[in-house]
Amino acid sequence: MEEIIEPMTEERCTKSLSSTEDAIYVLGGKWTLRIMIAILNGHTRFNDIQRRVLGISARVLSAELKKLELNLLIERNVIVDAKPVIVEYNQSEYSKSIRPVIQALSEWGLTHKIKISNSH
Amino acid sequence: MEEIIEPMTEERCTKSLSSTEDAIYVLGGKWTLRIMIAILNGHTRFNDIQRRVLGISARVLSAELKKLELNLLIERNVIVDAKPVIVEYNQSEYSKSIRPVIQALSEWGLTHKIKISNSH
DNA sequence: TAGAAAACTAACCAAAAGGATAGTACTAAC
DNA sequence: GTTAGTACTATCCTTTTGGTTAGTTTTCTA
Repeated sequence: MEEIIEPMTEERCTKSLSSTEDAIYVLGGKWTLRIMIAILNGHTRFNDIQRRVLGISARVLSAELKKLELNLLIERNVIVDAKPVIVEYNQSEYSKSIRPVIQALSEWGLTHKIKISNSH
Repeated sequence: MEEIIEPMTEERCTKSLSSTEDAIYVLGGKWTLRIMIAILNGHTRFNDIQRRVLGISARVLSAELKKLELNLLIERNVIVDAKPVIVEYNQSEYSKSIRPVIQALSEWGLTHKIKISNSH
């Protein structure tokens, strides 16, 4: 089955390019997707996430969580009633939209690992 | 039509995560995909690419091209017969494999731009 | 013969990202 | 009352990344 690939004109490409850059800007950091995946896996609290994402410092985690919240990918909820206040970082409904991106990256990353190890 | 989403076990997730990291490591830089897209658009020579990718310095372009070559995404061909030697950076057959990744990033980036601008 | 263009590389510096360590405010358990 | 846990923030320092400028070699063009 042949896939129909539309020709990439300069114009279509420029649009696609800037969108790609935006996506890379938001998702492309060293920690961003690791944190996202931890949260998607149900690890919602600060120290819990920090324990999951090996090697990350509190300082960096704090900054990343703020960035993810600004990008509407997570929601910060404070449970005031809890005796020591509990802060939860939950996935947003919108965060489901990055699933295909994670999927595509993950699939390519896997084949690439194989490709590179075969080439040596 | 409901999509069937398989549950993400910790184990499946860990595998997926490391692949995702690999992909981000290779493709996630500030310039990498911009250069790739320039080459995919038929700009194959050093100065040509530099003119296309606005803002990049020769030093950074040189380093990125080496990285892309190591990752088998481009091929460096020297045409010795040309009077001043011509160096061409061509897309490899393998580079076609990143199309779905660019596609996914580009689509998400576009919807995200809209999402963010609507939220303000 | 004096530019100019191609394809780089080297040296240096600035900015951004990230790591290490410590500290704060609160509470709960021992 | 001391220790430990939660959820951070602040300070400092190192590493990485990227930008600037200039220089090299070769050859074509005016």
